[in-house]
Amino acid sequence: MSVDLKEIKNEFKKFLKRKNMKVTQSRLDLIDLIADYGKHFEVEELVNWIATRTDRGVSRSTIYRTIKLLQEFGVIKEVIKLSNRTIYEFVVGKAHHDHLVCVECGNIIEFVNEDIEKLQDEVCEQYEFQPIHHRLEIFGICSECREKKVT
Amino acid sequence: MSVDLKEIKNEFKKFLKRKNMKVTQSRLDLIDLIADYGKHFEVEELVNWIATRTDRGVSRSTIYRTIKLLQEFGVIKEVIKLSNRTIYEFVVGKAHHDHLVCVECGNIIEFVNEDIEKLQDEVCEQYEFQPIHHRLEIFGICSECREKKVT
DNA sequence: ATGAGTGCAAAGTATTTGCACGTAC
DNA sequence: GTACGTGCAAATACTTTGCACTCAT
Repeated sequence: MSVDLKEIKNEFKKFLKRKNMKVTQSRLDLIDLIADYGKHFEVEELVNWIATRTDRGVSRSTIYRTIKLLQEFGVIKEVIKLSNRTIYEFVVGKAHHDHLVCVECGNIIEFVNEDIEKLQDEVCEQYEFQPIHHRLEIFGICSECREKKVT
Repeated sequence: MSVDLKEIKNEFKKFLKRKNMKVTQSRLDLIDLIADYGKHFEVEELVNWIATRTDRGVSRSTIYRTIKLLQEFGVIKEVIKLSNRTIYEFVVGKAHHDHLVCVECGNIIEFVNEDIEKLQDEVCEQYEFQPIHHRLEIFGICSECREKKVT
Protein backbone atom coordinates (compact mmCIF):
# COMPACT_ATOMS: atom_id res chain seq x y z
CA MET A 1 0.00 0.00 0.00
CA SER A 2 1.27 3.40 -0.97
CA VAL A 3 -0.42 5.22 1.88
CA ASP A 4 1.74 6.77 4.52
CA LEU A 5 0.00 5.69 7.68
CA LYS A 6 2.45 7.47 9.92
CA GLU A 7 1.61 10.73 8.22
CA ILE A 8 -2.12 10.10 8.56
CA LYS A 9 -1.75 9.33 12.21
CA ASN A 10 0.20 12.53 12.72
CA GLU A 11 -2.51 14.53 11.03
CA PHE A 12 -5.09 12.75 13.14
CA LYS A 13 -3.16 13.68 16.28
CA LYS A 14 -3.28 17.32 15.21
CA PHE A 15 -6.98 16.97 14.47
CA LEU A 16 -7.60 15.59 17.96
CA LYS A 17 -5.55 18.34 19.60
CA ARG A 18 -7.46 20.99 17.68
CA LYS A 19 -10.63 19.52 19.15
CA ASN A 20 -9.10 19.29 22.63
CA MET A 21 -9.43 15.55 22.56
CA LYS A 22 -6.88 13.07 23.74
CA VAL A 23 -4.49 11.10 21.59
CA THR A 24 -5.10 7.59 22.82
CA GLN A 25 -3.64 4.25 21.91
CA SER A 26 -7.04 2.89 20.85
CA ARG A 27 -7.63 5.74 18.45
CA LEU A 28 -4.27 5.34 16.76
CA ASP A 29 -4.49 1.56 16.76
CA LEU A 30 -7.81 1.67 15.02
CA ILE A 31 -6.30 3.50 12.07
CA ASP A 32 -3.68 0.76 11.74
CA LEU A 33 -6.24 -1.97 12.15
CA ILE A 34 -8.62 -0.58 9.57
CA ALA A 35 -5.78 0.04 7.13
CA ASP A 36 -4.53 -3.51 7.69
CA TYR A 37 -7.99 -4.91 7.16
CA GLY A 38 -7.71 -3.34 3.74
CA LYS A 39 -11.24 -3.57 2.43
CA HIS A 40 -14.82 -2.45 2.90
CA PHE A 41 -16.06 -3.37 6.32
CA GLU A 42 -19.05 -3.51 8.60
CA VAL A 43 -18.62 -2.89 12.31
CA GLU A 44 -19.42 -6.46 13.31
CA GLU A 45 -16.91 -7.79 10.81
CA LEU A 46 -14.22 -5.44 12.09
CA VAL A 47 -14.89 -6.34 15.73
CA ASN A 48 -14.50 -10.04 14.94
CA TRP A 49 -11.41 -9.54 12.87
CA ILE A 50 -9.77 -7.42 15.56
CA ALA A 51 -10.60 -10.10 18.12
CA THR A 52 -8.42 -12.55 16.17
CA ARG A 53 -5.41 -10.25 16.50
CA THR A 54 -4.88 -11.02 20.16
CA ASP A 55 -2.17 -8.42 20.61
CA ARG A 56 -4.44 -5.39 20.67
CA GLY A 57 -8.14 -5.19 21.29
CA VAL A 58 -10.59 -2.35 20.83
CA SER A 59 -14.15 -2.59 22.12
CA ARG A 60 -17.22 -2.27 20.00
CA SER A 61 -18.19 1.01 21.68
CA THR A 62 -14.82 2.54 20.99
CA ILE A 63 -15.00 1.37 17.42
CA TYR A 64 -18.33 3.09 16.92
CA ARG A 65 -17.07 6.22 18.67
CA THR A 66 -13.82 6.30 16.73
CA ILE A 67 -15.44 5.63 13.38
CA LYS A 68 -17.47 8.80 13.88
CA LEU A 69 -14.30 10.74 14.55
CA LEU A 70 -12.54 9.23 11.57
CA GLN A 71 -15.49 10.13 9.35
CA GLU A 72 -15.26 13.70 10.56
CA PHE A 73 -11.51 13.61 10.03
CA GLY A 74 -12.24 12.36 6.53
CA VAL A 75 -10.49 9.02 6.25
CA ILE A 76 -13.56 6.86 6.56
CA LYS A 77 -16.80 6.98 4.63
CA GLU A 78 -20.13 5.21 4.91
CA VAL A 79 -20.27 3.97 1.36
CA ILE A 80 -23.19 1.60 1.29
CA LYS A 81 -26.46 1.50 3.16
CA LEU A 82 -28.38 -1.62 2.32
CA SER A 83 -31.47 -2.51 4.40
CA ASN A 84 -29.99 -2.30 7.89
CA ARG A 85 -26.36 -2.83 6.99
CA THR A 86 -23.82 -0.04 6.92
CA ILE A 87 -20.63 -0.62 5.00
CA TYR A 88 -17.64 1.63 5.63
CA GLU A 89 -14.48 2.21 3.71
CA PHE A 90 -11.04 3.56 4.47
CA VAL A 91 -10.71 6.14 1.72
CA VAL A 92 -7.16 7.36 2.13
CA GLY A 93 -5.00 7.22 -0.95
CA LYS A 94 -7.92 6.59 -3.24
CA ALA A 95 -9.58 8.83 -5.76
CA HIS A 96 -13.21 9.47 -4.98
CA HIS A 97 -15.25 6.65 -6.37
CA ASP A 98 -18.73 5.19 -6.25
CA HIS A 99 -20.05 1.66 -6.06
CA LEU A 100 -21.87 -1.05 -7.95
CA VAL A 101 -23.41 -3.44 -5.46
CA CYS A 102 -24.46 -6.91 -6.53
CA VAL A 103 -27.75 -7.81 -4.89
CA GLU A 104 -27.12 -11.51 -5.55
CA CYS A 105 -23.67 -12.08 -4.12
CA GLY A 106 -23.05 -8.86 -2.22
CA ASN A 107 -19.93 -8.12 -4.22
CA ILE A 108 -18.93 -4.47 -4.36
CA ILE A 109 -17.29 -2.96 -7.42
CA GLU A 110 -15.68 0.46 -7.21
CA PHE A 111 -15.72 2.81 -10.13
CA VAL A 112 -14.44 6.30 -10.80
CA ASN A 113 -16.24 8.62 -13.17
CA GLU A 114 -15.16 12.22 -13.27
CA ASP A 115 -18.00 13.23 -15.56
CA ILE A 116 -20.60 12.14 -13.03
CA GLU A 117 -18.78 14.15 -10.37
CA LYS A 118 -18.75 17.22 -12.59
CA LEU A 119 -22.44 16.93 -13.37
CA GLN A 120 -23.19 16.66 -9.68
CA ASP A 121 -21.30 19.87 -9.04
CA GLU A 122 -23.30 21.56 -11.78
CA VAL A 123 -26.56 20.41 -10.21
CA CYS A 124 -25.41 21.78 -6.85
CA GLU A 125 -24.53 25.15 -8.35
CA GLN A 126 -27.90 25.30 -10.00
CA TYR A 127 -29.62 24.86 -6.63
CA GLU A 128 -27.06 26.98 -4.74
CA PHE A 129 -26.45 23.90 -2.68
CA GLN A 130 -23.07 23.47 -1.00
CA PRO A 131 -22.16 19.79 -1.29
CA ILE A 132 -20.26 18.13 1.54
CA HIS A 133 -20.23 14.55 0.38
CA HIS A 134 -22.28 12.22 -1.69
CA ARG A 135 -23.02 8.57 -2.15
CA LEU A 136 -23.98 6.89 -5.38
CA GLU A 137 -24.96 3.26 -5.09
CA ILE A 138 -26.00 1.29 -8.15
CA PHE A 139 -27.68 -1.94 -7.15
CA GLY A 140 -27.91 -4.73 -9.67
CA ILE A 141 -26.45 -8.04 -10.77
CA CYS A 142 -22.74 -8.44 -11.43
CA SER A 143 -21.31 -10.19 -14.49
CA GLU A 144 -20.42 -13.34 -12.54
CA CYS A 145 -23.92 -13.74 -11.18
CA ARG A 146 -25.40 -13.08 -14.61
CA GLU A 147 -23.32 -15.91 -16.06
CA LYS A 148 -24.41 -18.27 -13.31
CA LYS A 149 -28.02 -17.51 -14.10
CA VAL A 150 -27.65 -18.25 -17.79
CA THR A 151 -25.97 -21.57 -17.08
CA MET B 1 -52.41 14.95 -8.96
CA SER B 2 -52.19 13.46 -12.41
CA VAL B 3 -51.62 9.92 -11.24
CA ASP B 4 -54.36 7.42 -11.86
CA LEU B 5 -54.55 5.65 -8.52
CA LYS B 6 -57.31 3.34 -9.62
CA GLU B 7 -55.11 2.06 -12.43
CA ILE B 8 -52.19 1.54 -10.05
CA LYS B 9 -54.36 -0.36 -7.65
CA ASN B 10 -55.61 -2.56 -10.48
CA GLU B 11 -52.06 -3.32 -11.51
CA PHE B 12 -51.19 -4.02 -7.92
CA LYS B 13 -54.09 -6.46 -7.67
CA LYS B 14 -52.73 -8.30 -10.70
CA PHE B 15 -49.28 -8.28 -9.15
CA LEU B 16 -50.65 -9.83 -5.96
CA LYS B 17 -52.58 -12.46 -7.87
CA ARG B 18 -49.49 -13.38 -9.86
CA LYS B 19 -47.74 -13.98 -6.55
CA ASN B 20 -50.71 -15.91 -5.17
CA MET B 21 -51.20 -13.31 -2.51
CA LYS B 22 -54.47 -11.90 -1.35
CA VAL B 23 -55.97 -8.57 -2.32
CA THR B 24 -56.74 -7.09 1.06
CA GLN B 25 -58.29 -3.84 2.13
CA SER B 26 -55.15 -2.82 4.06
CA ARG B 27 -52.94 -3.29 1.04
CA LEU B 28 -55.12 -1.18 -1.20
CA ASP B 29 -55.74 1.40 1.48
CA LEU B 30 -52.06 1.90 1.98
CA ILE B 31 -51.61 2.94 -1.63
CA ASP B 32 -54.29 5.59 -1.17
CA LEU B 33 -52.86 6.71 2.12
CA ILE B 34 -49.32 7.04 0.84
CA ALA B 35 -50.52 8.83 -2.28
CA ASP B 36 -52.60 11.18 -0.12
CA TYR B 37 -49.66 11.87 2.14
CA GLY B 38 -47.99 13.16 -0.97
CA LYS B 39 -44.39 13.55 0.12
CA HIS B 40 -41.29 11.73 1.30
CA PHE B 41 -41.99 9.77 4.41
CA GLU B 42 -40.51 7.71 7.17
CA VAL B 43 -42.46 4.82 8.61
CA GLU B 44 -42.99 6.45 11.99
CA GLU B 45 -44.27 9.59 10.32
CA LEU B 46 -46.69 7.63 8.18
CA VAL B 47 -47.97 5.62 11.16
CA ASN B 48 -48.72 8.81 13.06
CA TRP B 49 -50.32 10.50 10.11
CA ILE B 50 -52.54 7.51 9.41
CA ALA B 51 -53.56 7.47 13.07
CA THR B 52 -55.06 10.94 12.62
CA ARG B 53 -57.31 9.70 9.83
CA THR B 54 -59.62 7.84 12.16
CA ASP B 55 -61.62 6.24 9.37
CA ARG B 56 -59.06 3.62 8.41
CA GLY B 57 -56.10 2.33 10.34
CA VAL B 58 -53.17 0.19 9.29
CA SER B 59 -50.77 -1.26 11.83
CA ARG B 60 -47.06 -0.62 11.85
CA SER B 61 -46.31 -4.27 10.99
CA THR B 62 -48.60 -4.20 8.01
CA ILE B 63 -47.04 -0.96 6.87
CA TYR B 64 -43.57 -2.47 6.96
CA ARG B 65 -44.79 -5.61 5.23
CA THR B 66 -46.70 -3.70 2.57
CA ILE B 67 -43.89 -1.25 1.90
CA LYS B 68 -41.70 -4.21 0.97
CA LEU B 69 -44.33 -5.39 -1.46
CA LEU B 70 -44.79 -1.95 -2.92
CA GLN B 71 -41.04 -1.62 -3.39
CA GLU B 72 -41.03 -4.90 -5.27
CA PHE B 73 -44.03 -3.73 -7.25
CA GLY B 74 -42.07 -0.60 -8.02
CA VAL B 75 -44.16 2.27 -6.72
CA ILE B 76 -42.11 2.97 -3.63
CA LYS B 77 -38.40 3.57 -3.26
CA GLU B 78 -36.04 3.95 -0.34
CA VAL B 79 -34.55 7.24 -1.42
CA ILE B 80 -32.51 8.37 1.54
CA LYS B 81 -30.57 6.50 4.17
CA LEU B 82 -29.19 8.89 6.75
CA SER B 83 -27.67 7.47 9.94
CA ASN B 84 -30.52 5.21 11.08
CA ARG B 85 -33.32 6.92 9.24
CA THR B 86 -34.90 5.52 6.10
CA ILE B 87 -36.89 7.87 3.92
CA TYR B 88 -39.27 6.45 1.35
CA GLU B 89 -40.98 8.00 -1.61
CA PHE B 90 -44.01 7.20 -3.72
CA VAL B 91 -42.49 7.35 -7.18
CA VAL B 92 -45.48 6.92 -9.43
CA GLY B 93 -45.95 9.57 -12.06
CA LYS B 94 -42.53 11.07 -11.53
CA ALA B 95 -39.47 10.95 -13.71
CA HIS B 96 -36.57 9.23 -12.02
CA HIS B 97 -34.76 11.74 -9.90
CA ASP B 98 -32.12 11.98 -7.22
CA HIS B 99 -31.80 14.03 -4.06
CA LEU B 100 -29.93 16.86 -2.42
CA VAL B 101 -30.22 16.48 1.34
CA CYS B 102 -29.55 19.45 3.60
CA VAL B 103 -27.66 18.26 6.66
CA GLU B 104 -28.64 21.42 8.56
CA CYS B 105 -32.42 21.54 8.15
CA GLY B 106 -33.17 18.11 6.69
CA ASN B 107 -34.78 19.59 3.64
CA ILE B 108 -34.81 17.36 0.59
CA ILE B 109 -34.51 18.75 -2.93
CA GLU B 110 -35.29 16.54 -5.90
CA PHE B 111 -33.42 16.92 -9.14
CA VAL B 112 -33.50 15.21 -12.50
CA ASN B 113 -30.39 14.87 -14.58
CA GLU B 114 -30.53 12.68 -17.63
CA ASP B 115 -26.81 12.96 -18.29
CA ILE B 116 -25.96 11.45 -14.93
CA GLU B 117 -28.35 8.60 -15.68
CA LYS B 118 -26.72 7.99 -19.04
CA LEU B 119 -23.24 7.98 -17.57
CA GLN B 120 -24.35 5.46 -14.97
CA ASP B 121 -25.62 3.19 -17.70
CA GLU B 122 -22.29 3.49 -19.46
CA VAL B 123 -20.44 2.53 -16.30
CA CYS B 124 -22.70 -0.49 -15.89
CA GLU B 125 -22.08 -1.61 -19.44
CA GLN B 126 -18.38 -1.27 -18.94
CA TYR B 127 -18.54 -3.65 -15.96
CA GLU B 128 -21.19 -5.90 -17.54
CA PHE B 129 -23.31 -5.04 -14.56
CA GLN B 130 -27.08 -5.21 -14.89
CA PRO B 131 -28.49 -2.27 -12.94
CA ILE B 132 -31.77 -2.68 -11.09
CA HIS B 133 -31.99 0.61 -9.28
CA HIS B 134 -29.73 3.24 -7.86
CA ARG B 135 -29.64 5.93 -5.28
CA LEU B 136 -27.65 9.13 -5.47
CA GLU B 137 -27.68 11.25 -2.35
CA ILE B 138 -25.78 14.52 -2.24
CA PHE B 139 -25.45 15.74 1.33
CA GLY B 140 -24.65 19.38 1.96
CA ILE B 141 -26.09 22.73 2.94
CA CYS B 142 -29.07 24.22 1.14
CA SER B 143 -29.25 27.83 -0.03
CA GLU B 144 -31.56 28.87 2.80
CA CYS B 145 -29.26 27.50 5.47
CA ARG B 146 -26.26 29.09 3.78
CA GLU B 147 -27.96 32.48 3.96
CA LYS B 148 -28.79 32.03 7.63
CA LYS B 149 -25.14 31.31 8.35
CA VAL B 150 -23.89 34.44 6.64
CA THR B 151 -26.36 36.60 8.53
C1' DA C 1 -4.41 15.71 39.68
C1' DT C 2 -8.04 15.99 36.61
C1' DG C 3 -11.00 15.30 33.07
C1' DA C 4 -11.56 12.74 28.96
C1' DG C 5 -11.57 7.83 27.08
C1' DT C 6 -12.67 3.04 27.52
C1' DG C 7 -15.23 -1.25 28.27
C1' DC C 8 -19.11 -3.26 29.84
C1' DA C 9 -23.83 -3.90 30.21
C1' DA C 10 -28.07 -1.61 29.74
C1' DA C 11 -30.98 1.31 26.97
C1' DG C 12 -32.53 3.08 22.56
C1' DT C 13 -34.08 2.81 17.65
C1' DA C 14 -35.78 0.71 13.66
C1' DT C 15 -37.44 -3.37 11.88
C1' DT C 16 -38.93 -8.29 11.89
C1' DT C 17 -41.42 -12.19 13.60
C1' DG C 18 -44.53 -15.69 16.28
C1' DC C 19 -48.96 -16.40 17.29
C1' DA C 20 -53.99 -16.08 17.80
C1' DC C 21 -57.62 -14.20 15.44
C1' DG C 22 -59.85 -12.27 11.19
C1' DT C 23 -60.73 -12.22 6.25
C1' DA C 24 -60.23 -13.24 1.14
C1' DC C 25 -61.06 -16.68 -1.85
C1' DG D 1 -63.43 -24.13 5.11
C1' DT D 2 -58.72 -23.14 4.55
C1' DA D 3 -54.76 -20.55 4.16
C1' DC D 4 -52.99 -16.24 4.11
C1' DG D 5 -53.05 -11.49 6.32
C1' DT D 6 -53.27 -8.65 10.32
C1' DG D 7 -52.36 -6.70 14.89
C1' DC D 8 -50.18 -7.15 18.95
C1' DA D 9 -46.33 -7.89 21.73
C1' DA D 10 -42.02 -10.00 21.92
C1' DA D 11 -37.72 -10.61 19.60
C1' DT D 12 -33.84 -9.04 16.88
C1' DA D 13 -30.19 -6.17 15.00
C1' DC D 14 -27.64 -2.17 15.09
C1' DT D 15 -26.06 1.69 17.55
C1' DT D 16 -25.78 4.77 21.55
C1' DT D 17 -25.20 5.78 26.38
C1' DG D 18 -24.47 5.72 31.72
C1' DC D 19 -21.21 4.55 34.81
C1' DA D 20 -17.07 3.07 37.16
C1' DC D 21 -12.44 2.57 36.16
C1' DT D 22 -8.17 3.89 33.43
C1' DC D 23 -5.06 6.77 31.09
C1' DA D 24 -3.31 11.06 28.69
C1' DT D 25 -1.96 15.46 29.75
